This record gives sequence, C-alpha cells and structure tokens, in this order.
Amino acid sequence: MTTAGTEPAPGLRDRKKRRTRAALAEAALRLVAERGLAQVTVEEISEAADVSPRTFFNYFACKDDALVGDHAGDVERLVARLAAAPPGAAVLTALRAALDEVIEEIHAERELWCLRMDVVARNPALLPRLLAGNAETERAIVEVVAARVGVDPDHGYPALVTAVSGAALRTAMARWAAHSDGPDLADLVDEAFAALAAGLPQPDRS
Amino acid sequence: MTTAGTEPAPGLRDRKKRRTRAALAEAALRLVAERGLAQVTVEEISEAADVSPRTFFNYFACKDDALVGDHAGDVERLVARLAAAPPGAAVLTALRAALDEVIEEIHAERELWCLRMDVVARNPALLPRLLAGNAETERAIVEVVAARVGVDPDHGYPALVTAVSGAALRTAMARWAAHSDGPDLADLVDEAFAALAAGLPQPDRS
DNA sequence: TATAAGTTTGCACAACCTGCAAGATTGCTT
DNA sequence: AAGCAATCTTGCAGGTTGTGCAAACTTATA
Repeated sequence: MTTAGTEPAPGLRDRKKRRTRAALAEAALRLVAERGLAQVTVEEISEAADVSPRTFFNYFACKDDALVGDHAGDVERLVARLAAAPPGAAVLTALRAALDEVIEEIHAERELWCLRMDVVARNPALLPRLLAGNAETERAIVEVVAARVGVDPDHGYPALVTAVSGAALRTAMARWAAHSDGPDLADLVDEAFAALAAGLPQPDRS
Repeated sequence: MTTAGTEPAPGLRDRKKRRTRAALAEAALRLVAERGLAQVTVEEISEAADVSPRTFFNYFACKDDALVGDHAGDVERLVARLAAAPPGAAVLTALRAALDEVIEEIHAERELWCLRMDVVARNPALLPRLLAGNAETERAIVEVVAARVGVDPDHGYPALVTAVSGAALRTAMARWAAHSDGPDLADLVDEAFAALAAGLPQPDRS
C-alpha cells in the first residue's frame, strides 16, 4: 500500500481553511477572554481574523462554537482506544488510559486551552460542548463502556461511570488551567481518578 | 412569635405573577418537547401563555431560562442543610441526605420534570443551567464541602466531590425520567451514591 | 488555458434580546 | 370611594445572531 490512511498532501486549499479556522477560533478566545462573551460581536471576531462576518458562519454554526473548538476527532479516538483496551482492567483504569492522547493534545496547545477554560468557567453555557457533557459524546462512551462491562446500556452503571469520569476530567482541567505553575494535567487527572476508584475518601486536612 | 418567617399573604399581584411565570414555563416546555427548541419561537410561547412577547423577557432573560426553571432557592436550601449536617458523617452521605428536599420537590412536579429532562437531553446546551453544573451553584457547594472537610477550597477534593455528585444526580434523573414506570428518583440517587462511595466497582453482568 | 469544484462575500430576512416610555393593574391611604 | 404610588404589561425602535441564496473569486485538474 502507498501510505494509505495518511493524508496524502494538505494542499493549499486545506491549509488555508485550517488557518482561517484557527485564526477565527483564536481571535474569538482572545477577545472574549479580554472583554467577556457579550461584549464581543461576530463582526469583531471576523475583523480580527480578516474575513467577512458571513465567512465566520461558514466555519462555525454559532459564536459559541468558535470558543469551544471541535473535539469530535478526540472523542472518536478515545472511544477506539477504550474499545481496544485489554478487557481485564477496571473501567476507570481503562478510561484513564484512554484519556492519554487527549491530555497530550491539550498540553500541546496549553495557552489556548487556558484561555478556553477561563472563558468556559465564566460562561458555563459553553460547558456541555466541551470534552464532556455533549450528548453524542456521552452516548458513544456509554455504549462502549456498556459493551466493555457486559451490561445493558440501560443499566445505569455505564452512564454513571461516563458522567462521573467527565466530571473528574473537568475539575482536573479547571485546576490545571487555574494556576499555570501547578502540576501537569496528567497528574491531576491521575489524582482525580484515584480518588474516584477509592470511593472519594475524605482527604487528610492539609 | 406570630408565624414570622412565613409569607404573610401572597396577594393578588404575586399570585398573578406566579401564574404567568408558570404558564410561560409550561407552555415553553410543552411546545419545545413537541417540536424541538429551534422550531419554537418566543412569540409562540408568549401566545400560548396569553401575554405579549415583551412580557416573556420580563420573566426570563432568554428562551432557555423558561425551560430550565429557577432553582436558586433549592440550591440555597441544599447548602444550608449541608452546612447543618452532623460533622461526623462522610461527605457523600451528607450530600445525599441534603438532596432529599430537592428530590421531593422534583417528585411533586413529576410531569413537568419529565418534560424538562427530555428537552434537556435533546438540547445539551441547557444542561449547565439545571440543578448541577451552574457556576455559582457549584461554587457555593464547593465552599461548604471544603469547610465541612476542613481543607482549602483549592485542594481539588471539594470540587471533585461536587462535580461528581452532580453528575451522579444527573444520571439518576435521566434514568428516572426515561422510563416512568421505573423506581423512585430517591432510590436511583441512592444507588448512584452507593456506587460512588464503593469506588464504582464493576457490577454483576445481569 | 479551459473547466470543474470549492470558498468567500454581500444581501435579504427571521428570530433573539434590550432599553425606553406610555398605558394598565394592583395596593395603600385618606 | 377616590386618588396616589408602585408595579406590571405592552409596543416600538434597534442592535446582534444565524441562515439561505446567488454572484464573485480562488484553487485543482485536464
């Protein structure tokens, strides 16, 4: 096979689209982080990215979408890794391991993600479109968890594990973004998942 | 004392306001449950409630708010109960107990809540405005949990417990609303919290 | 270069949401 | 009962969001 599966060559057109998309997303994040969501119009974002307002809506269905980004691919990979994980390990362990790639990508765009977490914290309406909370995202994970555990998706357990893990990831990300000199995101996620697996025991009062 | 602390007398004006608010909220829920969020305009909701569109916005800041309702009071009571709970019990136990009142109120408006859960499930953007996920709500609970446990609010543990408990409540409510012939909400919440306290052990495949 | 395919843009338009001021309703006082 | 003050409702004007359509433009391919 001739490198099938890998992108053959981005091409000028694709590169341009990526750049425009990134420019819009970054402009939106910076402006909103600075002024607040309501004080930034699509027109201003478009202007900062040097495209027309109409073009903004060719890339994002609404203003919010430019802020949260598109993580459909991340979720797909996460589901794939979870499905491929050895069946012996506990669900929480497998979920934590499957998050590695996502965490890596977040680290790779650390600055943008800090802006994003800041904006999301100040505008909770954006939250469900982030990594966790999205309806389709959750359903996909719930299904693969159910298959892994071997119970019916109605059983409640898969949905509980999924929602709870999402909440754990969220809090870890919030902490990570809050103080930039703190521990790595991976360590914070580890800590949260360990606490989950231990039944959330009361910590030593430090 | 002469019944101080209880509302002296609703008064015609207040009763009318309550009725208008309830009419708008119910009309919004029914219409959106039937047609979908995007296929219902504020004008139609107002018409169904027999008020002008402008009046709608006197009651709700946006269309979404009419669907999720206002639960600030519930959260206040929950925080108060949590703060007053005996300091000996585990956090999860105290949180579960503090949820009793909220669960009771949800049961009292079962039909509306089923509509609401249905609408929220189909429109995840509404999710963070519900009982769990709101920024202020979470912060208030995080603070009282931190005080209870005796750690700094930055410790991560309070935020984790809060977010995770919210997720547990959410999944229990979703299950409860999904099949109306199932167990009581209180039992489902109990089950979820028990699983949390046990460290989410893999269930028997039934 | 010519042609096809995809992208950007402007324009028109519906819906969302806010501020303001006028009119209606309610509560209170005399 | 009448009048005054407070509150609620309503209409209107206007800015912003988001979509459909068709014309211009850019890129890919032959």
